Amino acid sequence: MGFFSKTCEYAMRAVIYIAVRSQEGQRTGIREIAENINSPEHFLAKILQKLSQQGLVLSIKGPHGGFYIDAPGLQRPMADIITALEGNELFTGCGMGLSYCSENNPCPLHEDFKIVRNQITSMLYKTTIGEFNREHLNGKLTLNK
Amino acid sequence: MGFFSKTCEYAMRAVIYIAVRSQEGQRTGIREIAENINSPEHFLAKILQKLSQQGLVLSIKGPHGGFYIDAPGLQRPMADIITALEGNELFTGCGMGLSYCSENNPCPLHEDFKIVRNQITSMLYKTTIGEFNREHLNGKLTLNK
DNA sequence: TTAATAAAAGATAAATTTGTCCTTTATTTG
DNA sequence: CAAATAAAGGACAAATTTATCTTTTATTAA
Ligand code: FES
Ligand code: FES
Repeated sequence: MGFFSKTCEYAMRAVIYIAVRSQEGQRTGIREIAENINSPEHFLAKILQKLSQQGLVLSIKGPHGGFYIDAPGLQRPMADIITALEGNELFTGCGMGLSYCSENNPCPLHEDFKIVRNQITSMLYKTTIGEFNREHLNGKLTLNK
Repeated sequence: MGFFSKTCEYAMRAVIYIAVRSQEGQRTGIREIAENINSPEHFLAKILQKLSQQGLVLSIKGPHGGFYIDAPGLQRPMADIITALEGNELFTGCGMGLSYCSENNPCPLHEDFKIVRNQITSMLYKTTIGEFNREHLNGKLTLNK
């Protein structure tokens, strides 16, 4: 059980990779992305299709086409990736699986869990898609192992 | 995508319910548990089977049998339930799905994620299986909706 | 305008998780 | 002992997630 689904994991890594390339003025194709984030190529294609439909990434077909993200897109929070793919259950749901999280009828973990959930939420809202660049990747950060 | 798997959600709710009943000096059967935590009975049976094999809950067959938890068991942390069912990936894994979480080659979320992960870990270690009782359930806490 | 390129889209398949059903084993009670 | 009870265990099925493969559409460039 990973923390996020594979779908979200690949999506976050891919979007950040596309963001880095976009800041270098480059579009990048599925093949290149999949290699650099170590994900199954065709599965990733499906994920990017969805993100593209939702406008989270932009794409152009044909030679020298590929995926990219424009300046406003780079300002968006990582949270948008999760929301686009799986809605906002992660940000609002009950930790013990009750049908809704409530102050009136909380589950036993509620008081602690809502703190955790808020921290996850703020982590994903404060981190922007475009805040990492090539220096980060060449320096210390990694997306592929 | 729930935060925990269904397996873990049902397991936590069931164990707490068994703990409450145990503190009342009662053993409780699958049927009763499933009804009170609102879970599929047979699926829950499988989960409790595993927890029983690992000694996290105790069980007795036959008339007036059922599941229960003894005094030392009630002192154990909720974390043990997760570990018993899915190992410790939740407590150690990388948020972006890298094969291991590392300070040397961190993923872009690492610095924030490790705080979140620590908070989850401490929530589940500080909360004990036996710290909720009938008054909690009759008062405010719920396990079944 | 043709060939090549690359994403979009659709179909299918494998793997995992979730859920159900049936049989066996252990225990209790009459 | 026989019957009833309840968990253990095994087999199976549905649903969802993850992964792969093929065809179509859009775009570029020769
Ligand atoms: S009710 Fe479970 S986290 Fe709020
Ligand atoms: S490397 Fe990703 S959370 Fe530590």
